[in-house]
Amino acid sequence: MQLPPLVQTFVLHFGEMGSRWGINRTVGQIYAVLFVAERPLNADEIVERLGVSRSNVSMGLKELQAWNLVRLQHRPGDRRDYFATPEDVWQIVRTLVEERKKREIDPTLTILRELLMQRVETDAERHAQARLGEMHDLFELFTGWYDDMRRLETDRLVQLLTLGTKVQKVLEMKDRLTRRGGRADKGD
Amino acid sequence: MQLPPLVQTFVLHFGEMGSRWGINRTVGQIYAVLFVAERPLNADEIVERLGVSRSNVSMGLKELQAWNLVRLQHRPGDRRDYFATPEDVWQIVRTLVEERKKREIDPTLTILRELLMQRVETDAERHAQARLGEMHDLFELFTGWYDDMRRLETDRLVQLLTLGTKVQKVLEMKDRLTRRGGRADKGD
DNA sequence: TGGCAATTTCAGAAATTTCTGAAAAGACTA
DNA sequence: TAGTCTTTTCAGAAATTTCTGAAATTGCCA
Repeated sequence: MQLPPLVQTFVLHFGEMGSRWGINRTVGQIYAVLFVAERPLNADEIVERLGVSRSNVSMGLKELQAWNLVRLQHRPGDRRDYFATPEDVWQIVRTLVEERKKREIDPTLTILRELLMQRVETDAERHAQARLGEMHDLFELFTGWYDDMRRLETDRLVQLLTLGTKVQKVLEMKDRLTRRGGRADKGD
Repeated sequence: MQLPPLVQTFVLHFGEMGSRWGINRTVGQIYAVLFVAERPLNADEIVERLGVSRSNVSMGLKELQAWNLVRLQHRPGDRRDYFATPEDVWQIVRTLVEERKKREIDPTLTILRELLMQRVETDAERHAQARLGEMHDLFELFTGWYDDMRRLETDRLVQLLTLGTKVQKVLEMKDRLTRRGGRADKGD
């Protein structure tokens, strides 16, 4: 592995982390290398840095592209493919959440909905269905919230996250104003 | 697999999903069976339902316990161990998020902090460090937000999630008040 | 068209993870 | 203490995933 120690530590850690998610170690490492790189890298440069086979890098990049996590770029007079992560880390977060939702939440919601439609016979099944209903409602609540949040511009999002629970206080304030003033009601 | 079709579909799906997370298929299936069960189950009952070996179930249950995702119970006059998931799905969510944070976010934050302390030489390293700094700040923002949220009672949490972007309108209102009135500033 | 550079594919090797049966360990009872 | 029921451990088997080198494909240029 041909990397400065600082970068190497990060790359190795990210590789391990990757394998706790669905992603395999090499894919995680490729991503890490691109994330900290000063400029887009081509496949051979990644091979050099990580010391894995060319074909492994090719497959890894393909997977990262399927996840929309890297961008393909070209240089004039150079026909190799260059890859980079988005500059904006918030864009990365958005993509990550979006893709995980698409792969994990959406299919589960589909199945849950199907199962909730089924007519069942036994007590055990009725109980199971009730439980699935609870899970379904939870998922719906989260996806509804997420659908709202994703629309926010980043600085609004940061504002909300920074406020944290203080939002609650703002809400209480609103409650008081609403209840007292009457006119403020329209703002809802 | 000895299960009603409805439950079987869910269990199989959950097993697949499990393997997209760090959890293996059997562990996911065990969890699914417990989640929809009417009462706590012992290991042999899980073996029956899933058709896997006793030792596999034993290991799976151990892992679920390490994740705090199942509860061990006993019945009077029966010395077998019985396992159940929490009744309250929100409790499950809380545990899941807490444990994933502990295993994935916290160690990453630790490493990032270490790397940001290091003095570096080259331009490449300086750039890498700047990128790691961006990632670090992002993680800090999220964990700070999470630390706030986890403290909320469930119904408050649901309230916030249900509001979604409408919170933004309240914020805008607050902004206007803050900017215009001056006095409302104190409410922050 | 042939030739070259780059990327992708893919069969099999290597590594890792998961699973099993058998044995060991624990824990309770008589 | 021996006997029984239960859970855990663990070495090796089975299954799956990851990785590689070689070959095939793609796309460009002359």
